[in-house]
Amino acid sequence: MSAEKPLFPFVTVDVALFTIEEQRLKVLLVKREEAPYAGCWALPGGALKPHLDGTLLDAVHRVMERKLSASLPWVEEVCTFNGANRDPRGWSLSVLHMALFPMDRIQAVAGLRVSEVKWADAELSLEALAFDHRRVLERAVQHLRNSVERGALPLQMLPQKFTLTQLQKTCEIVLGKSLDKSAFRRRLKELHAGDIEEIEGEFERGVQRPAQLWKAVKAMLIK
DNA sequence: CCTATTTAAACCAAAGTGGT
DNA sequence: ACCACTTTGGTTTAAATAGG
Repeated sequence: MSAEKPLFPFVTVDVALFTIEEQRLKVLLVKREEAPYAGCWALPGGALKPHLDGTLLDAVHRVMERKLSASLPWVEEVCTFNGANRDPRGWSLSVLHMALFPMDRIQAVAGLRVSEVKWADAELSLEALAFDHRRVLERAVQHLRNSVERGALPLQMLPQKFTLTQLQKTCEIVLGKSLDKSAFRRRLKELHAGDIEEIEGEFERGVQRPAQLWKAVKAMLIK
């Protein structure tokens, strides 16, 4: 038993950073170097430092700067996890954030040492994570899935230029089920007419009919 | 003739559309 | 929601042509 318990909870941010790699939804994990849970994989995160961070979002960006050589295109607050027992160090309040990262830039993860950072399968990795991160991650996946289910487009996971088939495939991977092409495109027209636009004269060429390339109109997009 | 090169038609995979 | 159709351009195959 420790001598004295802190009077206040400590506040942390946790980040579930998603991307698509090899047709699967991946999440960024880091290996903890210090106790508690030294050597365990965990979602990247860190304590809020009031003298450095004006807001929680500042803390998110500060924490992630060390892992990425690129800035996060998009971050969303998901929910909080709190309690006296979820962290052995004491009463903690952590704010889960979900972030998306472009699939064509996953090498921008600055794996200082490769053993420190990895893209793990967001759904299948049954390995134990530090703290209650298994549950936290599940919550993040569920949040992303719900958004896409409601019609949001995870454009931040796509390259700058993408085809509609790519976009649909990305949604399918997130949702874990296949979608109907016709219905998908109809919905795009109805819900996202102004959100994405064709890049005139630019096509993805392959062995098949060239596919129109599109781009996101705004930097940020999920609805 | 036989072979190399050009031209063309047939084929295929995926894009994109429309009907029920 | 489901499926079939049309469109498109690359790929493959085959035929036509030329050069020796």
